[in-house]
Amino acid sequence: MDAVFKALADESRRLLLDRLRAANGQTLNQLCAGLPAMSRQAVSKHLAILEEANLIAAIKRGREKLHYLNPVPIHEIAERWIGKFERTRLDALSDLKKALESGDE
Amino acid sequence: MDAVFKALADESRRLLLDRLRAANGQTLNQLCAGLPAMSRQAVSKHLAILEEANLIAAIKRGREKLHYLNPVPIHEIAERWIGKFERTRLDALSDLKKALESGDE
DNA sequence: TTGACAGGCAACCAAAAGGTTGCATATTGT
DNA sequence: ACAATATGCAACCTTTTGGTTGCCTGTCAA
Repeated sequence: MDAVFKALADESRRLLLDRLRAANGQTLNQLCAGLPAMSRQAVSKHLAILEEANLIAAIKRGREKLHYLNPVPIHEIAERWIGKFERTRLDALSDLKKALESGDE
Repeated sequence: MDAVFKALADESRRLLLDRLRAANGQTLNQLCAGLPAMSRQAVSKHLAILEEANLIAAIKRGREKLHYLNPVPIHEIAERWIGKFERTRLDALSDLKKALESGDE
């Protein structure tokens, strides 16, 4: 799961996921078009990291490689990790409020 | 929002959030006890990053500093970003399946 | 078959991240 | 007042990260 968090930490990679969400199954060159300020090799590296984190799956098709979004790890993060913090949301805020108040004595 | 993702990318920082979720309002030294393999200064830096990302709020109380969890940014990530990918979950998987199948011709 | 196109690999580089050590500052209890 | 406690600050170091360039390999189409 650490790999997923690390992969999501980079803006360019989140952008790539966004673009795949908008149009799934794109090739490396197609994805490069969306990040003009970056070389093909840089994008390729980002895709490798996303693939490593299992956030995308790529299949080779002739000379090109199609990239598909895999939303499952994101779902798992939402379930296993963010869910915990959602549940404690009101508690945490009320704790903080209480602490701030008692600090004013 | 980038700061939140970056802050969440580190295992130690996620652990700190976990520990604050278990017991809110801890001091720096208390939190250090949970990460024995790290110096106080390292923990302090992590807390600063979490604070910068607005994931925790700290209030000084005499000579000690109490750290409180702020789950709001995590909630926002879940809402604004993960939600998008949840919605596209089945689509993405079926796209992938279709692509894999047509690759088998 | 040969040139153009899609992508992979490796070396290299600069900047950022994570961590440490040493010292300074502020607060508290005796 | 003073020693102990709680934290802050700054310099420094090492590893990781994000990026580049140059070249190589595989595939398609004329």
